[in-house]
Amino acid sequence: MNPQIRNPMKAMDPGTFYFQFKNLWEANNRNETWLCFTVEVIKQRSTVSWETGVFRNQVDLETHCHAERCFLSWFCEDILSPNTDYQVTWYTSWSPCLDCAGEVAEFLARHNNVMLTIYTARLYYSQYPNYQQGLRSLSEKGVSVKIMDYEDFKYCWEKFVYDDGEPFKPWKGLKTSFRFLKRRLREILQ
DNA sequence: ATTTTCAAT
Repeated sequence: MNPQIRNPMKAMDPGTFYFQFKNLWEANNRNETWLCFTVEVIKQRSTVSWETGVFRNQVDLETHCHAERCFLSWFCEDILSPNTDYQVTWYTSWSPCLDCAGEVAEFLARHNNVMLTIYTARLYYSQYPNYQQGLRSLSEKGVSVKIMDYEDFKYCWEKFVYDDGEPFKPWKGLKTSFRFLKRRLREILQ
């Protein structure tokens, strides 16, 4: 059965962003994943259009659709064309799970015209070897996997949050957690 | 320095 195609949201509320994207290790109860994206449509080596939006995982009575799969089903249905190149960038609150990493890797293997960069606020179940392997398989497929730094949070705030003109206010410990996660990701990808 | 974490209890 095909998952239901949903359109992305335009943006998210400030409270949602601050809660879901907080990168502190004691940030628990983040039982959702939010995925902000930009899609650059590239023709003759220059960007000709942009799509941006926000997905979150969908929880229905019968189906669970992770945010990455929500993106892929929308992208394949509404955007993807074989003779066009795409630069896709994700900003996710959690990094992809094992299954999503596999699906994304497989998708990219079938579509050489799609380039993907992933910035993630936190690493999902990164203590488990099979989740680590998922991240490695993405990296080996040419996906650039990175930890979100201050500039990336600020960019997300400005582009994907109904910020009402308010500036991004970084939380205490953002940089320390970033450094830790970056080191951890480097160890995983080595 | 590292967790329950795309929920379920």
